[in-house]
Amino acid sequence: MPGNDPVCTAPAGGPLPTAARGGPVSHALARVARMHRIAMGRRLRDLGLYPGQELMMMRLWDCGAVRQSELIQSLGLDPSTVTKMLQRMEQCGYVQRRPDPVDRRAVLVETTEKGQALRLGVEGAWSDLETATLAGLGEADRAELARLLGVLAENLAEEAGDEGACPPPPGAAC
Amino acid sequence: MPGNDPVCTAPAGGPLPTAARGGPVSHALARVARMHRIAMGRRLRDLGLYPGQELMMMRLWDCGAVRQSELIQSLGLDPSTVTKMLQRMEQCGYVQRRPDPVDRRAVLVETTEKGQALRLGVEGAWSDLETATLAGLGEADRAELARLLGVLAENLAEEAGDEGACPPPPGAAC
DNA sequence: CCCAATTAGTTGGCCGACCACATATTTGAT
DNA sequence: ATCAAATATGTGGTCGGCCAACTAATTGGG
Repeated sequence: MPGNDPVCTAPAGGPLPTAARGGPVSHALARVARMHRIAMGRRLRDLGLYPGQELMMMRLWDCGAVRQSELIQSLGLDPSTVTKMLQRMEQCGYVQRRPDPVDRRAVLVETTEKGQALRLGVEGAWSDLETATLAGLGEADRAELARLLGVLAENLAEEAGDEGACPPPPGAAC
Repeated sequence: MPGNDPVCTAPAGGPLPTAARGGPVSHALARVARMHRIAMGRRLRDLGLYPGQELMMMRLWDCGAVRQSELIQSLGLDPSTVTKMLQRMEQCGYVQRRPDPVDRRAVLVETTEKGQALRLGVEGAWSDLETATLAGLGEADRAELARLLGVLAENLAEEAGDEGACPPPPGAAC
């Protein structure tokens, strides 16, 4: 019966708990993603944003005034997450919300000037992190990595009710 | 005033906000990681765990009684995160905490029987998700992906105070 | 021997993110 | 026209995760 050797099963103090035996790639993926998020968080903090908010801003920069439901769908987030995030961002003066005149349920969201002012900083941070992340990889490796991540995304999308990307909505307002 | 083209700036309904132009790989990485975490979350919920707790349990399964500071370092988490997570897990009966007799500051943590009972389920979920994630990839592709993720991990590690993996502590209790 | 510096853990606060549930509005089928 | 279903949003609660500030115990000089 496997399970507990008195001598540690892991090779030698490596970062591989039992987990790694059943899913080394999953483990590495989670680790890398976490470090990536932290690194992005550092850059964003200097700009006055919290991780996650930069994606929201990018969507708003691209689309102008958008319905909240549009944001929910395009970011693939929970409605309540978006509501609360926007409430905070509004209080910080980055976005502005007003009722949609043609659908009294909906709320239209757009950036303020203060929000627009973040754009260069965020795009810089984003590409800066990309550079740092991919250091030492040639074009071929980068393309391969992108391809492989694409495969994982497809696999995981069909696994759980996806959203957040694939469906190119025909008459999208954006 | 820039910001709102009537025609969307993005190619064609694709999931690429402005972000993707400055960091396509970063974007894909974040997306994949998020879906992966959600997929893992689903599996864990059926077992009675929340995402993140499974890593804690794996460490405890591997190491027996451990100091809390050991967990903090090996998981690369904030001390307060670990404290609160362990408090909840203790209340759920998965782990047990007691003061370290040789260092009255420290706390020793170990799994309970109820915690041990989760092991098979967690390992199954973990490898099940690994399989689903890597569907359609051959051995070569998987190895390549692991290699590339390893490079990213190194890049991101030196970028921000790392922890969580690399240093093989000589006299590790584990 | 004693007091400063380090280390271990805790608490409170905040944010992203989820779920379950509640509310208003719009749409659709009868 | 009416009333049920679908849609759009908000509330409350819980968790993982971070930071900042705090307490308690151990270690190291002087």
